[in-house]
Amino acid sequence: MNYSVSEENYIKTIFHLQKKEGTVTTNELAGELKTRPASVTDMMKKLKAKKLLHYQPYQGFRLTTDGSKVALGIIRRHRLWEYFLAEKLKFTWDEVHEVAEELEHVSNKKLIDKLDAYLGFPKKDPHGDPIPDAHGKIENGKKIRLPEVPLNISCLVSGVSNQSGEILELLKHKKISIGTVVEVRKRFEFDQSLEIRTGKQTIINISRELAENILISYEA
Amino acid sequence: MNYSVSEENYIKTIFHLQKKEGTVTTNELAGELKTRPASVTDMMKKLKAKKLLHYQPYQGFRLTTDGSKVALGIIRRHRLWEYFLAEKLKFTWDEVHEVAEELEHVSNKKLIDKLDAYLGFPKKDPHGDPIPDAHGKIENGKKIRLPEVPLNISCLVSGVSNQSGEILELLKHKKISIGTVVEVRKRFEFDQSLEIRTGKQTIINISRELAENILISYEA
DNA sequence: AACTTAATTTAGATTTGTCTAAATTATTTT
DNA sequence: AAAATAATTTAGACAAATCTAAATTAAGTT
Repeated sequence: MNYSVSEENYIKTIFHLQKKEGTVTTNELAGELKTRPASVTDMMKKLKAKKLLHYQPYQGFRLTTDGSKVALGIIRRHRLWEYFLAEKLKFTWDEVHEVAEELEHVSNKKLIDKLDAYLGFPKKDPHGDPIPDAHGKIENGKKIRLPEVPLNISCLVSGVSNQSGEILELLKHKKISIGTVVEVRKRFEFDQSLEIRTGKQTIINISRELAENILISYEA
Repeated sequence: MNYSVSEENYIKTIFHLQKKEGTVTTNELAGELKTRPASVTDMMKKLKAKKLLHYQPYQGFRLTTDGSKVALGIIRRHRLWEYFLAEKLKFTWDEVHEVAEELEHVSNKKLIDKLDAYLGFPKKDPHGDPIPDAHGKIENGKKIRLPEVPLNISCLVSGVSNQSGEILELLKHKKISIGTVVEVRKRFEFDQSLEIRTGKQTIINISRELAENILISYEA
């Protein structure tokens, strides 16, 4: 019932990776966790023995139902702490992820449920990602990416699909964050870059790479 | 500059033990940490190599100045989290210690300093123990133990010198906590037990063992 | 289908923190 | 002061998590 920091990091990362692809590969996971493929294989055997993982050698892996429950618990803790850090301790948007990576491994259930209540049962973390409730339930709220938004329509930034320090720094510089109203003005075929309006006035250019990572909720 | 959970637990425990005795022994530490003497010796070698400890084989050990600084950092984190848990999350007095034992190992300095500010720079934790400031400074406020208090003088409970679940449970049952006004009415020579008044009326008996662990600040 | 390349796994080593059992040193008792 | 006892350290082993290098399997190419 209790997992090491290392096990938790593997479980959490598999959960995020298998969203996109159905199944996760050894190299993918090694890349994401900055470790070696051989280390991944070792851990996969252990997680399989604990029935958190479906895994046959050379066939990739995905979490079992139990594994997903564990992952949702970790994600719940991570996102509640992010909310706390931003809302109460006044950390900025781009600082919370790193600190929450440490706090998420404190797995006292009473602590997390009381924290949740203290924060007023928030639905989303400061990056716009939904926070699972005490039973592991999580909202879906389908989002689309900025390149898919029609031209000249005002819409709302509701998330970022990549938590790296680099992207958060770039977004900060461009003054784009959760809740920013944006409008795509022009698409350049050559490099798929976009000219967009942010806020009321500012017109800026953003690369395809960045646009792909900006999530939009269609309203407004 | 960064220490493992295990190293931190040793450092913290040595700090607490060397308060009473000047120097700490292998067996004492093994008892406190629920580990074996051989494990203690191994760790002492490591901490000595890191210059946190004065240690010559068979001579006991005490923290260096650097070691004490590290210890005060850990104690600061522990007590700030205890304060947070009691004050904001409404944990009871006897629950906070155990949870803080986990949170104290998250050693992000910015996190702790912001938490401190958010809590309003509290001076004492919920057990009445002083909280070191960001520079490791800690208040002294000499306390005496209940058996040393003169008869028929009202005074204030300001701490407990033992954080075990057992003692906290007992104090809770007897309705004694930080801030409780008590007065020693009678001393029984036979077993050194005390008859005391708590609050305005209640007269109860407490054992020598318990009385030894109740700290009094002389005022009131 | 055979060959090449890429991905994955195995084998064996390393580090950290722990353990037991035996050896050593210190302390206490007679 | 010698003997007995207690405390401490050493030696050697083990589990967890990692690594490198070599072996194996899968996938892609001619």
